[in-house]
Amino acid sequence: MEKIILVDGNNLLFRSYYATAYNGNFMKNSKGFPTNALFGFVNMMNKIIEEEQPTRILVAFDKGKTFRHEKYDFYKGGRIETPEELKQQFPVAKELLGYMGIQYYEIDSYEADDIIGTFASYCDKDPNYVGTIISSDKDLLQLLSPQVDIKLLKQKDYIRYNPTTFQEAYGIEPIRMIDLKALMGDASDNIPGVKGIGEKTALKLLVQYETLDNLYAHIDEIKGSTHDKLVAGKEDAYMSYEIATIERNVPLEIHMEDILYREEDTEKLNALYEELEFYSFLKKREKKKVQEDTSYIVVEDGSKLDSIEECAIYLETTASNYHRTDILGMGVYDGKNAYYVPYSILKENPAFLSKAKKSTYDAKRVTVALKWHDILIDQIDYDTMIASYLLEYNQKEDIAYLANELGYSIPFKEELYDKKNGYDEKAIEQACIEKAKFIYETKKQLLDSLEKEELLKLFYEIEMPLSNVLATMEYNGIYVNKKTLQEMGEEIQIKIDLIKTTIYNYAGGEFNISSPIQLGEVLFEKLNLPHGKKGKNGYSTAADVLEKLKDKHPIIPEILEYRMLTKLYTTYIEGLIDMIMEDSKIHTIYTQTLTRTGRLSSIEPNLQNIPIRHEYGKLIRKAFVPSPHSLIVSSDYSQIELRILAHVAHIPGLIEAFQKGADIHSKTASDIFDVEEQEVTKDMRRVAKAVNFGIIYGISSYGLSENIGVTPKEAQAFIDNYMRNYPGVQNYMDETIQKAHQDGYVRTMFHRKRTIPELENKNYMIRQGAERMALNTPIQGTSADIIKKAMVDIDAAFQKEKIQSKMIVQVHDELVFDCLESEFEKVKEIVTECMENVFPLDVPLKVEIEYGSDWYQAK
DNA sequence: AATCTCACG
DNA sequence: ACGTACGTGAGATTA
Repeated sequence: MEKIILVDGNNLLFRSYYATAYNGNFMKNSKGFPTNALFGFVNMMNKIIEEEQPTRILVAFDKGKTFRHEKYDFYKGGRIETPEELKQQFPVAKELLGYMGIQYYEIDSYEADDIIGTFASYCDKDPNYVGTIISSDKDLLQLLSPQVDIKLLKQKDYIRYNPTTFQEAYGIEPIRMIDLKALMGDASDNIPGVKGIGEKTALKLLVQYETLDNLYAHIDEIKGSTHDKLVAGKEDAYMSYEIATIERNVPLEIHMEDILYREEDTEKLNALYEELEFYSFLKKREKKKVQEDTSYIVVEDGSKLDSIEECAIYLETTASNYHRTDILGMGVYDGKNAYYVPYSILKENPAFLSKAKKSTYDAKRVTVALKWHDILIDQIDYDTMIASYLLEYNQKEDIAYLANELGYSIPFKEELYDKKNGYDEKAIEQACIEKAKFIYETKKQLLDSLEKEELLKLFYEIEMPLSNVLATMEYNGIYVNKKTLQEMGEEIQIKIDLIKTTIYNYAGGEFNISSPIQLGEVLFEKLNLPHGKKGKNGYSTAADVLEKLKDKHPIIPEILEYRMLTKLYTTYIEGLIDMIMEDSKIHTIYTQTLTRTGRLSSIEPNLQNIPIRHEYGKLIRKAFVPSPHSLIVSSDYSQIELRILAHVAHIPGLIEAFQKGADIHSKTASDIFDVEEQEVTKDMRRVAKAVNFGIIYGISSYGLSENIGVTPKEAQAFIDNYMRNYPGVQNYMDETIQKAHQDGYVRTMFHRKRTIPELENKNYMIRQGAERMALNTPIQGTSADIIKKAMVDIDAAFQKEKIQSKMIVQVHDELVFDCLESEFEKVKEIVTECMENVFPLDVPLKVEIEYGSDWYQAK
């Protein structure tokens, strides 16, 4: 049996295009030709060939009736043309296929679907062939047969359906996909269906009546509104049936023998990849270099470089965690000459390049890595990684991604450090030089872009100095008492063992409690507990689901307890102990260029999610201790995000409440429940708090209802009440969303920009999600900007006042200090002053300070 | 490598 | 009719 692959070419190109397109701001080559759809397309084709190893393959395209693919052109109810930038990429895709040795085909006034349908029916008729269809279009599911299966593409990966798995998932035969579409319609495919009938109802009807015809034959058996809708929509249903049916007998000029997967033309393919600037595809073919190597001098005397005034540097290290890395050497480029400085030379010259203004990629990494080797470096005033982060370029840990995107041919890490061949020192040196040169040569371009985007101030006054502050924090680290953790670990172990036996008893046998699949079987099949939502990969056993079953069976609370304890043990006892270094400290790494909102994140280990909400887990914090004669001091912003909302949306009621120093959740409770503040109960406050969070997250009644355990209708009433009490909030939200749609991005008060391509997504749900991002980002992001600036200010004030105490941890709205007892009052004063007055708002910023002999006491 | 679950703001 | 809260990181299991 021979396998043939049938690819829906239009589908692939469209989805690649929309996955990466936003407002004209998408991938192009340096000549300005759009390449984003092609990039995804080539990626996908390579993947298909690798995974399927086909001997025959066909890519089908639409021709003529192109506008039956309105599914992709549907926007806000009106049709728009296929974007010009996408149209341009179609001929190139076909050219690429030609060089790849893949046959493509299109035929006048037929769609790709119909060509695929016809080939699928060839497979059905000839036992020598089996077919696999590749598309994200569910319509094609109707073609499933014993000889034909589908890889249905999802955002990330795919689901493979054959007739059996389809039947299991949908409860109907594949061919009934047509009947299903006829009933439920498909807004994105311009199939009307029957008004008022959705997927659920349609499936229920088809499970019972099998076909559309049979359904209408028994129409009298159906009662209620469904009956009326079906009667009213009969014509639509049959019309939809027509549209949804894929043809299988298209008169084709090509046949099985024409679609053999042939050898690629590597020459031509490479030439086209170069033209498109798809260097990552090129490199796999190990072809000629596209860029000449820069010649450089290996430095033997570090003082030779003393006269350099401005340069770019790149530090080559071996380990991914720079607190524990060896250093190979440094590439230096000053605009004319390039130098490679081996580690030994760096080591001998403590004042190396001290007079030069330096640019680099990931200054924090460079600074900290060198500091561990007692080499000091300062005056790094430009960081390509941060610039590209603010500009939202595709940037990763490896500089090569950015460089290749900007047209520089720089080898990727995997190529330099080959697992099989070890590594080639000369190649690494050379790459190091090219990286320094890349940093130097693109500096002006990136600074210009920052200026155009009004991001220069954020770059120079907040992010660049912060990078240095973070470097010190990471290097300083925080003391963690291993013994405290070990003792707690032993206690937890004992508890876990006990609970395990209890659970096995209730379950009537041993199983892996940590496996959601096995747990699901025990709970929902063996013990027959009412299973909640989800169907795809078995039942959900998440905490909120189990919480609802708490009273149904005594095993449930035990499982919740087991989960909590194993989480503590694996993540916080074992995990943290592993991260304690020889100096008895934990040195985290703050990723400054990752989040879409401007927050930091913390890795290896994550110090921003140490337990606090549950009393038992909070005990972990007892292991976090200060230096001798010192205290742990924690300062955190009180309700900073709500204050920012009050400010940016100009909400008088909220501003006033904050000015008065009111308990904001109680205040909200008294407003939405319309009672005096003294009469606010705990429960009312809890609900109000959830509403306040909801407002910040971009509220939906369903989300709120899930959170506080009421019906969506009741939740909506709370929201309505809130909006009535704080006129201006609704207006602010509407305006924010409207502007976001218009611009394609949102900004924080400090101009930090977040582009949200999903605002234009054809999928309603994704669009809704995008609007919530648009609402949340200015608030969360401004909060991030503010604490970042406060950190820079505190660092400066500490230096000015010669404070020895150290800032050691940041947790989004909280700063933690290792504070000398003798400096406590002074530190408290400086920190409060810097944080509260970092930037004037219409509401006061309030800081709460706590302290103690460990992080537990200080919270 | 992806998925589920759960820790934090 | 749809199926949701915003932003993260890590560990265990499973594919």
